Amino acid sequence: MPAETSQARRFGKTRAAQAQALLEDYAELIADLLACDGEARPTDIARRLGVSHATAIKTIGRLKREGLATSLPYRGVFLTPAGEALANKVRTRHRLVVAVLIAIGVPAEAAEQDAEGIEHHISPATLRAFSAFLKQYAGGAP
Amino acid sequence: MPAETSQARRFGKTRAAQAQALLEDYAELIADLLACDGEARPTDIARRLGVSHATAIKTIGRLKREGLATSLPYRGVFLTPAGEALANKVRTRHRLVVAVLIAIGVPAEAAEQDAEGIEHHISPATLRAFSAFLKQYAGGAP
DNA sequence: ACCAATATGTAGCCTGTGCTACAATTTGGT
DNA sequence: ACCAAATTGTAGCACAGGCTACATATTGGT
Ligand SMILES: [Mn+2]
Ligand SMILES: [Mn+2]
Ligand SMILES: [Mn+2]
Ligand SMILES: [Mn+2]
Repeated sequence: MPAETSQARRFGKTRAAQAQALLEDYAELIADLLACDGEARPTDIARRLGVSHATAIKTIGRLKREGLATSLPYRGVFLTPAGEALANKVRTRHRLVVAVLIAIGVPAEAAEQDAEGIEHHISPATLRAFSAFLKQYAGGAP
Repeated sequence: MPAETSQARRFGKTRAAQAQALLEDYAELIADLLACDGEARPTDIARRLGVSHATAIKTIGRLKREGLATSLPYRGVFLTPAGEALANKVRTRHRLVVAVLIAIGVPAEAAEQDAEGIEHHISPATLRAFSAFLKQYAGGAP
């Protein structure tokens, strides 16, 4: 009942965002693989993420538990509608973050690298501001 | 021996950054408490972070293992020179991230919130770009 | 058709980061 | 000086997300 300090509230939200991060990256990656290759195999997911296939399979299990993905034994992974919606949101946001970083003057490779972590900590308000900033920037120097 | 894909390298670096994040937040917070209150007690650290005191004490143990902090039984926590250096780096970076977000048009409260997560994924190249962007921005609209 | 290579899945381990419950110590008010 | 409250510390649990080792299934080349 004593007011949670605003700092504690912020840290709590940051922890919550972090807990979502891995699911977001998996959803985005699975959607990419499905679009590019027509299938998303655990081994490919693992190689792209730089983790062992056992780790990937375990996390795919979490995606399934949370209703984001489906798969049958020895078949590839697919996204549920919720998973696809998440992937779309995440892909859009990822690209916007990269674009804003580059617009600010961050070198492309650093922008790609840092966006991979930053993207998970962008609130809706920040997303709107990024979008508006990009439009203004593109309009100001065409 | 086969080239690690660039995507895998990025994800790996993001994981490494995440593993550092908690230490950075603790160092920053302990330095703040020491500066403000003259002491950094586990209970205060816990309350500011919004976690139980047991959790805070365990993480303080990790800071000590990694040479960032010291403490004696039933006394407050102090930073080693390495811990102070980290705290300074993190505080500067945190403020810069907030300033850049606000300059871009992010509302202040969202900027404070999102910076808490974003700050841990800012590479040196991005830090330089942020700094340059802020100078240009401040210079362009004084 | 078969066998080897590949892919998938399982088991079990570790660490980090949360928690609650309980124990021990210190502190402060009377 | 003493007792109660606050603080600190410990024990033990859960879960996420890494790993290796091993088991099982599928695939493809001969
Ligand atoms: Mn990411
Ligand atoms: Mn991404
Ligand atoms: Mn932070
Ligand atoms: Mn911070």
